[in-house]
Amino acid sequence: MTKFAQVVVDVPTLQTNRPYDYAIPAALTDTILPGMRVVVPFGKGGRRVQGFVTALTTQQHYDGDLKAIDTLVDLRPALNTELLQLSKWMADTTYSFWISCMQTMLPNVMRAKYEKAFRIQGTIPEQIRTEIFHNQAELLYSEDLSDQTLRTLSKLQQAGQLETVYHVKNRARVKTQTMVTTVLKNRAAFAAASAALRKNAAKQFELLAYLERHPETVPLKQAEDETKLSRAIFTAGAKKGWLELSQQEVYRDPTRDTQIEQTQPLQLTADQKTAVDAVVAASKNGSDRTFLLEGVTGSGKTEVYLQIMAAALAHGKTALMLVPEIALTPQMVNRVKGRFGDLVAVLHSGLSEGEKYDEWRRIERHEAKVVVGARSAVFAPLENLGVLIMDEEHESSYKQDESPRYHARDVAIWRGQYNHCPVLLGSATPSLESRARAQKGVYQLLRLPERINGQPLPQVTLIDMKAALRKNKNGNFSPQLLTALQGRLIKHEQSVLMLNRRGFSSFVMCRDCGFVLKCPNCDISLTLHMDTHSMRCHYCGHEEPIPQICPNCHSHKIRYYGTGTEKVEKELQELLPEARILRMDVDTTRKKGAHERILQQFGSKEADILLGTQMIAKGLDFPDVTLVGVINADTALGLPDFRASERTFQLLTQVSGRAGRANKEGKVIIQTFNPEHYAIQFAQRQDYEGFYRHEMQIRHRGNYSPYYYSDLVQVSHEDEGQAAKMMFEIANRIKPILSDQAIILGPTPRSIARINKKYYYQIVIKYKHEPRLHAKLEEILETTQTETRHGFQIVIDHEPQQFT
DNA sequence: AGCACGCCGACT
DNA sequence: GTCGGCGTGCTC
Repeated sequence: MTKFAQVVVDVPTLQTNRPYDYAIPAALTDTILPGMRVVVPFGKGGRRVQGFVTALTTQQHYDGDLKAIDTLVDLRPALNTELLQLSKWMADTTYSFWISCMQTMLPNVMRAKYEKAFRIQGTIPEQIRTEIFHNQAELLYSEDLSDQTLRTLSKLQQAGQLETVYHVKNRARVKTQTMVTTVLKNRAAFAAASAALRKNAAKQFELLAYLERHPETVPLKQAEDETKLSRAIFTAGAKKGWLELSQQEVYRDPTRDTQIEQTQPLQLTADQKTAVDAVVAASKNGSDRTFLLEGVTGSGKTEVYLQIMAAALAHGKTALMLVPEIALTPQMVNRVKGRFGDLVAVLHSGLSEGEKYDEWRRIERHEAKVVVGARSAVFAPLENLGVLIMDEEHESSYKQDESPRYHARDVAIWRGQYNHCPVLLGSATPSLESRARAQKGVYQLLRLPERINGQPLPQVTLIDMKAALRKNKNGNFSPQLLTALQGRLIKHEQSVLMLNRRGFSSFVMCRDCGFVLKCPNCDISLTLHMDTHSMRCHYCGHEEPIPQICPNCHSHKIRYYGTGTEKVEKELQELLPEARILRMDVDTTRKKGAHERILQQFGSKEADILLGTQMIAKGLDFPDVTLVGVINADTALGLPDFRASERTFQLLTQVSGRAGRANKEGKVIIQTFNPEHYAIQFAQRQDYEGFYRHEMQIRHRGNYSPYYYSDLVQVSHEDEGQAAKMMFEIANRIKPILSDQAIILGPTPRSIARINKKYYYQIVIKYKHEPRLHAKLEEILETTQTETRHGFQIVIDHEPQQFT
């Protein structure tokens, strides 16, 4: 006999970050289940909030009177057992609120909205009733009610003439469609119906004729279109009992109108087959192994994914595939839908809230067996998972950069263990963390070293921009790149140009020798701080003046580095007036669908050159691109981030892979100020393994990931001194519990020390094994609660993507 | 988060 | 003398 429910309420604070006991009204005892959303009274004054039932018990834990659950929001649990458990684990490992974790697992529309209102109880003065309440029974509370009005209302409330009521609004709406079903069953029935009509009822005769021809249930909209009859005629028909009008649920399907061609599995190469077999075997055996598929660009990773998923479906399981948001192009989606048709649900940011909700419900009702989506799709309510796949596993966007700061890779591995199914991480350029785990045997390494079409990897030429700039002071284009572009124009072949925008203007580089100012202690580039007119290291806090002369070659051309796409487009148009250029960056893709439209235009050869930022490096596949140019390879290298080399290598390798995908040979030209930098050298040779070995040595020397874990603790406050002081106090509390193997960096101010009038200070704890650290950090969060009331904000980020 | 309780300055 | 400021504690 379950009588009590434990409920986690929608109040994201540390003090309320635990289940509360509630009594279950008799009417709900049979239907209530863990994972359901409920509305409960919480706190004084009868305030209503939404909550999640986390457990049902026969005994109450709380020693006192319990309140009872108001209403059930769901008929079936919003979170199944797996997701409920996962949410708890996530809250613990990411230092975030349980309720926030549960909310992020669900479509946005399932998040409750709250309203507070004043309701008239007794008799109130006529003037107030008309002027304030506008003759309504309730007045919605809002910030813009005047102080005077509030005072009046408060007085009435105390006198018992008003009460405050709370509304918990569920925004999740199911879209419905009116359907027409013919009731009349046979010729005789139709004849009888016609006979009863007056001779001049022309429209109704038409309706009867239509119904006789169409006994099947059709949408009213369609019937109206086909008959050209008005809705009134159908309503009349329903009244006479000829037909029935009913409401049917419909899904908002974003790809409803696009025709997707069915595709067949492709013949696999020997390497692909080995990879497919390994993962499929694990899936069948219920093994939760993690595999790392390292496949060069164009090696057919996607086909491997598709066939593994097909095998999972064939065994009655479901499959989840994660793709970075920018790679989730219609091309990609259509490829999966082409193979699995209606069994596919897609979840990404381009969908409307309603569409996301519908896709989610299709999964939850087991109508979709394959899910493709970006980061948050890792929470898709698929049951009986047979495999989880994560494409481009190195992408930093898999880690959410706001609370809850989860990494989709960790979540995927957790779900693999829960479901006893394998996880497949795929990339041409795996993250060092994953590749190192494969080295140690934690993951199983699978490799696709060759391109599927047998084409060699494109030839990559490095252009030293220091030399080019000596000839042409301000140009962004070397003569070599320009000549190559002209060549493509003549041959009517397409080119892709990438402008690397990352790290725009935040570091200082010498235009003559490529020298970048580095921290003497940390081997990390110094960041320009315009507020203090200084160069600073974000790791150790080292500070020095902005250089006027290059310390390396004594040139005066040492300055901020960075260029915008618009400027480059203009320059290119002047250099190549006959070229048709398409620009793709945050500005031109802001509107919904703009991204797709630009790619579609380029695909249908409406332009010769596609000029864009990082977003063009991912997943686009245009057979006629024979030239890829990188205008500035270096910008990311200047970032104060130990992953700068890794990111640069990954980006260059990926963009290079865009050239020569079909049977035409591709060429890549990379312009750089640092042609001898190892990241660029290895990218030129497309040598991931070489890069991996070299970078691992550097990480080892610097005590960075994957040799060390890192936790970031950040404090912010309006007063810089207060923020710094608190950060030092916290650091001093952590130090005693750490072993001498751990390293604390900082406290240092953040690169943009002041954001929204707040100052940020942080420390980074690097460690291999500190069993007491997690509990200590939780304790710090708890004990600093009173401080958060005084304008402090404390953030803990396990394995941050950037330390900046 | 948001509400109530509780203790100190400017008003009827 | 009271109204109301916001600092503090609690919510099953």
